[in-house]
Amino acid sequence: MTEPLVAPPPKSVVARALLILGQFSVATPALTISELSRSTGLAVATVFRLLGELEAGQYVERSPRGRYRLGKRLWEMGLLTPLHARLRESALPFLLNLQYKSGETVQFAIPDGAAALYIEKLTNEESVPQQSRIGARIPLHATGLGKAMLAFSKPEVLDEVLAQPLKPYTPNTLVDPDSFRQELHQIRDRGYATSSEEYVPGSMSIAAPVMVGESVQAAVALVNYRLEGDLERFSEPLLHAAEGIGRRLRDMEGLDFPSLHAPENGIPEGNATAQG
Amino acid sequence: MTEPLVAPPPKSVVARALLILGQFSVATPALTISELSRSTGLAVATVFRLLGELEAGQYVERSPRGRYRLGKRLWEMGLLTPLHARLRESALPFLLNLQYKSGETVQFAIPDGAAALYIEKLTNEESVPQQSRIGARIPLHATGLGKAMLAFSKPEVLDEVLAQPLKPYTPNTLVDPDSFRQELHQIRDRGYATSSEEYVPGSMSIAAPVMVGESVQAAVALVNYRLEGDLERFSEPLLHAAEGIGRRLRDMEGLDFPSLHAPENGIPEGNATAQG
DNA sequence: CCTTGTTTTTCATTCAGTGAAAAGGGAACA
DNA sequence: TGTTCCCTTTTCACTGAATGAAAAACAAGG
Repeated sequence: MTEPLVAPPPKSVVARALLILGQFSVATPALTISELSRSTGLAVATVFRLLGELEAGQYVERSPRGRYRLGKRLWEMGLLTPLHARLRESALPFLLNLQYKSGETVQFAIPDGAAALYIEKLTNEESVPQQSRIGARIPLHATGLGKAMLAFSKPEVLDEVLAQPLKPYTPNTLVDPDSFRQELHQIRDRGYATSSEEYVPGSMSIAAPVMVGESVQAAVALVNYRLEGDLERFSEPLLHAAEGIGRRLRDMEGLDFPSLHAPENGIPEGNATAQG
Repeated sequence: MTEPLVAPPPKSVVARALLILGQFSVATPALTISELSRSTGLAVATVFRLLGELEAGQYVERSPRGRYRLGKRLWEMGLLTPLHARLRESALPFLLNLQYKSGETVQFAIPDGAAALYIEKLTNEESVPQQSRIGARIPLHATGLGKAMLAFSKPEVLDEVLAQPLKPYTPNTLVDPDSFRQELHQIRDRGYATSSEEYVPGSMSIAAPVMVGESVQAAVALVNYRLEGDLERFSEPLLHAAEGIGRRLRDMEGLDFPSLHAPENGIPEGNATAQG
């Protein structure tokens, strides 16, 4: 039996178009028609036609060299996403303030299944480890951010993380479930987590959870890539920022979307029709 | 003759799916099936099915209340866009540094036809005029950012702007073509633009173009919303930031995408296949 | 010049997509 | 509690939008 080289392409046109978009990645942000045809298993003519439609809508664009890249439209749509409109926009002033006070790199992430998803990273260093790229997912057990979230998560999440052995990234990574649980206990007591070279050698961090009621919505971290200074001296402003972000998120809980310029009256909800 | 209430829906499935996605906007970031059906002119069953496919790919998600919103996937894709991966990522360290030095709000925009498109805005003020929302487009003649870009643009762009009367937004907006040209001349001499209450009452700015060779790629601005202090005292760091960003952009010109962690060798191009 | 790899166009075939209609919620109100 | 209204979800017979093979048109090397 000869296995096909790639999975058989989906039959639905929409799924095919999305499959094409899905081929673009950090590693391959610019692709040609024939590359796309090969990697999706779709006929070149099909890829050609679908790309034409996507291009008409600015979902893809052509680079100077004729390769296709994701287009402006997708960037604009990303801004309408709750991840941006709700989380990042609420958090940014606090993150900037924190960056300003500490001078350190500031990171902001949310829990996403058994991983942390980076939403924002503010650094004034021009070169910075690529691990913490915005949009990247990192394990919960090996960073300050992850531990801060995990410590305040529902037990199920911890169970899920501990269901598999804790993967060591550096000699400092916590791999023993018992001492890991103990660590989380300490974090709950102090209200913030710290880590030193547990994920990337040479970098250390301090992180605090962003809570809305009982649930962890996100976490904020300060990171230093040179093991310089004592990050714990910033614990107070860090907790303050996390607190402030939590408050803003709480204020717009239940709303389907952030009230755009907060008319200060009741709920601007009910019947937001598309055409007024 | 009874005109249809909405334009007849496109026949292509892909165009229909994109039409659905296109309904989401800043004003209406969360919609129901029936709202979408009405605003697109598509049958509810069609919208239902297409949303199902989009949801499977995380292009849309359901809010707690059952409305549809744009999904995580779109946010992630926005990050792969040249606007983010190339422009914002290059600029951010410089912008942050500038914010840090000045304490003022920092804006970053690119020319987009006869308008400026905001790419990034760094402010530590929690409430800020909604005009300068990231993703917003603003006219070129009424802001520091716009004038900085226009002053160094090709003459065609200026012609396009002057083809229509300069729309006044405040009493300070420049509306006379001749004095406007003169202003641009001054900006070229000084290397930066200033504006005071030309677009939004109560706010003033200073802005510098980001050049790559002869062409304006973007502009950086400092904005103050309270007419406090003298922004021109920051002209030196502002120009420095614009310069630095330009240098980085120049370094990756021609590349279809930013080299991810700059292997410092030649062009990492040629055959970036999707599957290694 | 020919070779090898692309992108684009064409067109007869067919199956994925369609939408009307009906069924299945669920919230508001009397 | 029953009634009304509007929403979502499912169904299904029909049909034209989508398909992909093949050929044409282009581009880059050698």
